[in-house]
Amino acid sequence: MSHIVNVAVQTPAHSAVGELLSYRSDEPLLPGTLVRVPLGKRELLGVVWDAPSAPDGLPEGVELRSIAAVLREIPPLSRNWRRLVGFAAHYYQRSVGEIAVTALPPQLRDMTPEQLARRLAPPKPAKPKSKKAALKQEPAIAEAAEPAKAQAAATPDLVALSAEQSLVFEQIEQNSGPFLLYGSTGSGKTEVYLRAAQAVLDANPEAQVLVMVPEINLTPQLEERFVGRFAPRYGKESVVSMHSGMTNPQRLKSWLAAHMGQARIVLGTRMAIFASLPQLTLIVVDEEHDASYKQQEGARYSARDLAIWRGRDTGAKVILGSATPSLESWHASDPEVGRYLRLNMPSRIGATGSGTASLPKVRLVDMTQQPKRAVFSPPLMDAITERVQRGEQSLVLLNRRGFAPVLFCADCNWKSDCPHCSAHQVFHKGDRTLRCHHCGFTQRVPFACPSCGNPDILPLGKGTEQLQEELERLLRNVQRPDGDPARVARIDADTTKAKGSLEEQLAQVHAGDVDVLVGTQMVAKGHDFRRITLVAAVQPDSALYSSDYRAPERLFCLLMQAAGRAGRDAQYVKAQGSHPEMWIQTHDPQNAVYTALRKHDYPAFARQQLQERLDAGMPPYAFQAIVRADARSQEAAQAFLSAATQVARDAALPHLDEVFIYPPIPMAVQRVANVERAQMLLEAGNRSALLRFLNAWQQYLHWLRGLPEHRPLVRWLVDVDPLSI
DNA sequence: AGCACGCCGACT
DNA sequence: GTCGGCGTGCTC
Repeated sequence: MSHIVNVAVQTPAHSAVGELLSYRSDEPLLPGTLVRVPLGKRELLGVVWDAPSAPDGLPEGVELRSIAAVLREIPPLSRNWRRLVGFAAHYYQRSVGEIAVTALPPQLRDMTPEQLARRLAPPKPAKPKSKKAALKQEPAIAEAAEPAKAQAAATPDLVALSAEQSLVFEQIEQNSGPFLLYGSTGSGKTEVYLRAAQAVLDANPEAQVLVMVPEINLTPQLEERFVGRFAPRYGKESVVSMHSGMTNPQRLKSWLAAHMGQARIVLGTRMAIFASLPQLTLIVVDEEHDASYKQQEGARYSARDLAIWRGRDTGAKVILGSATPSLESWHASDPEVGRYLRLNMPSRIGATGSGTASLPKVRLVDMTQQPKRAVFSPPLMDAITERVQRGEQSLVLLNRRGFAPVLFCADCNWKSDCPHCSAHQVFHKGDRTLRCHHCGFTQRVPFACPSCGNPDILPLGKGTEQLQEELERLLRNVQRPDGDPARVARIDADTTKAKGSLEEQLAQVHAGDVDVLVGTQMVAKGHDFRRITLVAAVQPDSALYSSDYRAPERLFCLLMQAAGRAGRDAQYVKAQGSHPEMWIQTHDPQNAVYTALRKHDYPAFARQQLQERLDAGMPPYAFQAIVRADARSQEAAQAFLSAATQVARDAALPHLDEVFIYPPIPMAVQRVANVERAQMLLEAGNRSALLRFLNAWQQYLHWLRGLPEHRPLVRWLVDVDPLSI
């Protein structure tokens, strides 16, 4: 007896091969079962999918092939997981198979059932599992969950909650959410996450919790807190991590632990949103405003938005947390809108007196009134010097790596342009290289101008490397209280390439070996610097000149977060008798970003920005998508987009009248690695209209791409809810 | 996207 | 005579 099963496999992008492929199987297979299937000359990992409601017309004459192998050791992926994958595929305009397979641990992709069985075999001389036992999949979950259940009741020491935290915790207990936890830096959001997690884990011995953070760098410290809290109670195996920095065997292990139910808490970056969590009960998205939650290649999903969807679909509570929420979430949690429940935690823990007592004082330096060409204005330099002399630390922020963004010849106007991109090559003095930050192309720094031979080529503009050098020069006669000379360190992507080097350098800062730390936004995020009492943004204005309408929002978040680095240790700050300060050097002190920042007034800033968005008909009051085309020439890229617009009109696609299609334009960085890029913005007042339009459009885009006149096209892609346009 | 097949130039 | 360049075509 032969059965036909539909399997989701990573089908070739831009090809005529359908979404789900049909295979022959000797036995019926439950949806969610992992299988290996032949496709052409290859054998691929696939997931048995639910039969489509309308049978997908098989191309004539295609003979069904048989499933190659069934990965029986792994219980089928749940219906909820498949629904999540299906939704993400539908929403972000990708194939089900692509999302499904990329959501699984990479190692699973080329494992035979035999290898998997060996991998899953218990470490000790094992009771060999019979095939029959493996077939009964449900008990496998219960069995696996048992060790956790058996853990007895070692009560961990609980930190007393502040009044604010208790109130918020109770709200989370009593409402279904989703919640937007708006709490300033240092207000103790993590403790609320821990309590909320504990409540669901205690209430249900099988419950699972997913906690997401924006960056890999932030997982270790979070892991430490969660392990510290939950390992004594539920065992060391109960907390696992999922992020791209892990090795393939580690990822497989965590994934299996989550899928089998042994892992009660999964900590991870955006990819963790697709973890298989059969008993998912709570999802936490920390720093929910962070752009890292949006995947920027392949399927361009937003893990934060998917968290909301998954929570609702699974019946799990969702907590989004931030000190500077995204305008989308802020709007959704407006009591008038009421889609999320907003919870407020304005006070810093350990703050004495009023709530803002330990928030840093924000000082704006009007650079139009300062000596020209000075990176460090005299008052800022004085302030940093004083801190060094008092034994306090300062943090200097600049979002630009390298020594200088470009080299320049004053004689012939030569600039260090990247030969492959429409961008400059950045001068890295440390290793004497010119490097393109877009394509990675690296050259030795020339000794003279390559164009006219002038030996005097000049660095233009400042990067972190140069800032470090200048600070070392400016502070060379300044002494710390112990009589040692001031020490300046730098942390950015260049100094932290080696594994573990970030931790090492952070430890040096914590140990007090560093007086002034120069860094990119990497250090502004999340890390606790308890002894830093001054944070300075030296050239933040550049972010405001960006054509991106979200630039002010991002700058505000970054500066607010950076300000949060200062004076986190209230006791320390008090003992020093100095007030923490945030310094901002700007040519536009009246800018709304800075005036709101000075008052630490996120709500005012959000109100003003949302009004602008409303007036301009921008998100969250409108919905956007971008179609991008890459080709050898800009003309070819734009031609594809124009043809796409034309075909949408000719075919009179559904909801065409509700979708505004802008003309194609070159991208801000037009050429990267010798590929010309163009894009086209789509806007609609109604999300589902936009979605349906895109879904109908997709097949035409595939068809267009196959036409001979679009041969020069390298690729096309759709970005739904793009972060930058 | 892979992975084949297939048809032309420089090498042991 | 082969090795290997990447153009073209197919994959339930």
